[in-house]
Amino acid sequence: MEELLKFAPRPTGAGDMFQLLRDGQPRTRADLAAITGQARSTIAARIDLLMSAGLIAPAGEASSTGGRPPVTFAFSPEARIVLAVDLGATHARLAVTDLASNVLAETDAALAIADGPDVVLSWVADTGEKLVATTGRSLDDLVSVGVGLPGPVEHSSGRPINPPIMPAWDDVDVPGILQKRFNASVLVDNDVNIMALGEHRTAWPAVTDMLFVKVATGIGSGIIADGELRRGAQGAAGDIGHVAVPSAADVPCRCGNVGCLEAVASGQAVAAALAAAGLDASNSADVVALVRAGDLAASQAVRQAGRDIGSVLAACVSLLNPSLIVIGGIVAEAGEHLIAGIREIVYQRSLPLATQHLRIVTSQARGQAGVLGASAMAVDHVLSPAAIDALIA
Amino acid sequence: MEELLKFAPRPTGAGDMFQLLRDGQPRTRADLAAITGQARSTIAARIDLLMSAGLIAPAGEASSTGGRPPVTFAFSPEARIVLAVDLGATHARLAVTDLASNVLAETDAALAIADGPDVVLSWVADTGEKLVATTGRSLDDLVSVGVGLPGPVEHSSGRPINPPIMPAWDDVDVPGILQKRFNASVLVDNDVNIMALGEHRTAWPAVTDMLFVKVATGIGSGIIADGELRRGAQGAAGDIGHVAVPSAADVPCRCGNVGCLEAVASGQAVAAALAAAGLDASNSADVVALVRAGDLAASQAVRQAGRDIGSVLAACVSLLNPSLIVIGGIVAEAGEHLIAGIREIVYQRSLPLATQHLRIVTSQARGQAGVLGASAMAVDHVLSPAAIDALIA
DNA sequence: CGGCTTTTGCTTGACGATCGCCAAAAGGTA
DNA sequence: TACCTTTTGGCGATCGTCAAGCAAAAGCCG
Repeated sequence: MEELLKFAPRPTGAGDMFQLLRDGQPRTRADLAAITGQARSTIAARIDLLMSAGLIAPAGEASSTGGRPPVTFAFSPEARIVLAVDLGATHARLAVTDLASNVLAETDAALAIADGPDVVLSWVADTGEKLVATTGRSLDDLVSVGVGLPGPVEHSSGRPINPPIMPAWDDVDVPGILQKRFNASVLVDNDVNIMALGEHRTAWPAVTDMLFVKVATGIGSGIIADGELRRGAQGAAGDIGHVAVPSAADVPCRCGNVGCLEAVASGQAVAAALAAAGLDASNSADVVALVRAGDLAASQAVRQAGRDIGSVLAACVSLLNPSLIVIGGIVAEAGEHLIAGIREIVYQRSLPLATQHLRIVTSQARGQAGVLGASAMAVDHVLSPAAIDALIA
Repeated sequence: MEELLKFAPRPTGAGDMFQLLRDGQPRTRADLAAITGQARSTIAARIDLLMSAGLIAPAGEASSTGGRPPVTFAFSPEARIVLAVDLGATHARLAVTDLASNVLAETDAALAIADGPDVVLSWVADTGEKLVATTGRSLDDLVSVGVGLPGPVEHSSGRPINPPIMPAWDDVDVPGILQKRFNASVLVDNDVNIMALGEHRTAWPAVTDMLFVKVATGIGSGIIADGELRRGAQGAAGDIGHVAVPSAADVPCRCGNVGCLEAVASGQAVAAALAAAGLDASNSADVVALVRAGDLAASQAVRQAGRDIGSVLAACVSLLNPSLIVIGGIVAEAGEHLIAGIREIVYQRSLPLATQHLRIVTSQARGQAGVLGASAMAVDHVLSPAAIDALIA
């Protein structure tokens, strides 16, 4: 046995070669031939094919090494567009992006998910169509739609399953409904998963194992393991809001159980605690406003919420061994108090091996994480090797 | 857009076709042509290739539907052999298996891992060679070696990283050492990961998301998500032994922290508690013996350990949403007490969506889980599509 | 027992993809 | 300006795959 871990290069089609260019970096034909091990002429044929589909374009000449300067080619993200939809309990955010998830147009609106799928989805379709029009692009350029919903979703079918805050959506064929309006593939997932994906793709593409934690009205997380979003057996992975924490002891939770993390550390719970102390707070935004205004009690409450979340995340770190935890959601916007509380407990409670390379940071995508993730999910589907091969065939 | 989620079939080489036969089920040429979408002549050529390599063999005739009965072909697991090595703190188990992880020969020995890599690995190589000889097979048939070690391992390099109970092994090039003795690829991983793999492949191949929990001297787990073993950023995933549990409060743990699960629920901890109560127990095996002898205090202690473990697993269930939890390790052999305690807390503490399809069972592979997993890891490497293509080229 | 059905093994020609080679192009360098 | 280096595009050759066809094999059915 000569080569133990190296095998002959596998056959790679045009779609596979295209994956190499997904990072946006310009490459010469010679580069690609060297990477794939295929002949220059084969690469040239692939390049022609992808160019005629508009997916790649010449990107100037590379520095010459003495001879004729090589032409480089790079991914053309503007070739097509996708519609990204981030639906929350009471808000909606839509964006039209190119294939690199660059936002071309964006809109925000108050929208009650509880109004049901018919009302909400036709509003989404109408608004999406208008939004595409504002970019000056045709609907024919729209190749995919990504949707995030505030509840558990079976990703393979795009159907919500027993969603607590949107019961009317149970088992609704969301992709089917939207495909009647858009001539495009429709992908649906849980909103926190979408945010994890958005944060991962836009801010930390090189990290293979990370956890995204959303702290807002509720608490949830999305898991990236081995570079991919992991959804669990029923798409319910990451649901850490109802893990028991010691400090919640007998506090009742809206889920019917007692002692849940959400019952003491969610934006809602913190607001309720502050209101009970006589402060004017009824939701997460109020808590953030109080902290920003310098209210000491609010800051302390947020920091304590961070500690409670940290006690759960310490267990998550031991279990998943991520190299990064990203904290998002509106409560994370209240300065460093939340993350300070989280760090305090996580670094205290986890084993050195797991924490020595662990970073805990706040979201870089912030409010855009949702739509960026929805966009990334849609783009991934459309730019998969098999999809590319089918497209240029 | 006609087909939204279906794309043209991707090119599939002989290695890919072989994957279809990995399950051991016999298939006709016509079956394979229908599945891959390739021409019968192409399939016939692939079959010839794989047959001449000995990887598949005719498996009798299928039932005729009126005409000539088709010949079926099936994977020939006996084509090659692998060596599976499961090293614990004080014991070693070696097995020679075929490519379906059927055990052809097996041996067990007391061996202190603390003796260091030189002593241990040369013993492993010597014993492995002898074990191969007892099967009547040649060392030339040995294509891969799988090794499980009791500590964190960087799987890609096969090097242990800061292993607490085997400090002399830190950053040792285990594959390099064993490759000097065997002309075969060497794969190394953590022992609990190996057990998870063994249990998954032999007992639950269709389950995509499961958690394997080993309860012995220590407590650890291995994660299967989306059908694959997940190791985390540094190969330390699944290390749940040092997650905090309320009932451990101020109990000191060998890791230097207080309140760890292992400090109250490991076999060692239970034995210590029973010893303090005047019973004759100094390790996990003693605890199991006491329970089997009908000792009430021991049974209650094991059940309480189950509850403590359950409180951690409830969090794991929320985070990973597995459809199966398998309990292994020697303490799991003490009847149903451990698993009863685990079930009690997990079903009480987790959300209905996560538990409605969740099963919690004891290991079917039992003591063999380790070597079966080591075998599976080695086999997987050798039978990957790329490896097959290289083999028959 | 003979005809029918179905699968198999083999061959053939066609087609497409890929490869290696070579001449032309385009810039740097002496 | 002439030479050199390197890239590029085009060409025929080769290999793998496919579709089709055909005789033989082998069990089923009447």
